[in-house]
Amino acid sequence: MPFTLATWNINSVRLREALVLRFLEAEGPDILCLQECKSPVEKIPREGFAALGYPHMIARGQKGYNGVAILSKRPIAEVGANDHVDLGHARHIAGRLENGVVIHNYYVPAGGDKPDREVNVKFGQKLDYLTAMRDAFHAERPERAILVGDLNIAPREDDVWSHKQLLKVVSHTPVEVAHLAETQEAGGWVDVTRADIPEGQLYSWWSYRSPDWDAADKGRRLDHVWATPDIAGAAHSSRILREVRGWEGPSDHAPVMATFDL
DNA sequence: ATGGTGGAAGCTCCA
Repeated sequence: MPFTLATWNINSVRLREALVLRFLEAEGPDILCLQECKSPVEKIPREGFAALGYPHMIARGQKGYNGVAILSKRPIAEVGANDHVDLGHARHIAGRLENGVVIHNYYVPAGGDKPDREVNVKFGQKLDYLTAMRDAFHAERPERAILVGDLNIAPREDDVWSHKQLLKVVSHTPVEVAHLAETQEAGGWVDVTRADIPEGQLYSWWSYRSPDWDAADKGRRLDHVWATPDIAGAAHSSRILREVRGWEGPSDHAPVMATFDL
């Protein structure tokens, strides 16, 4: 049975409950992975999602910050939640579908402003988080697995509006890109979005600080869909739903989708 | 070099 999966940094699931419902109605993915829910798990408005055909949810949350959730039409069993760097942040949850496929949903730390761990603790925490992810995949090589989320890094030159102007901007620095590549290699992860759409500029995030995000189009591809090689070939029809960034009261991220024939 | 916007919590932190 093929299934469609979406990942979306929602920037408050309670404030944007109506947007989530609109997206679920419009696109009907089998699985929606959310990041930055900014809500304790018990306050996530899951009744409305259930009423639209998403009765299954696994989530980790905390008050005000971070938070990840997986909404699903099909049963999904939680199989892990890694803190990775002992910050007490709700940044990861993993679930297993009945067909055995494991889905990892990640919200990697943004990393603060200055790309220097000597003066910016958060940047060091971001690099350490990626290193811990790498080590976890080295320790246990994932199989039949999908990894999605806001990884807060745009790895390729054509994943940002200006490679040259962003080389020293957190999210596109060489040291971050190298850390992300090590994490990807450790799991053997295939970048599904780029396997499907290998050429051209591709963004999933546009800053709120731009007066006209659409016209300026200074985007970055921070949100990713990866799969292990044993199932990556089953993926197709990747899309980034740029128009959702233009909905009223939007998140600064657009949903990223892919379909798997599994 | 700076400030631009937005969410949550609550007179500030985080993105």
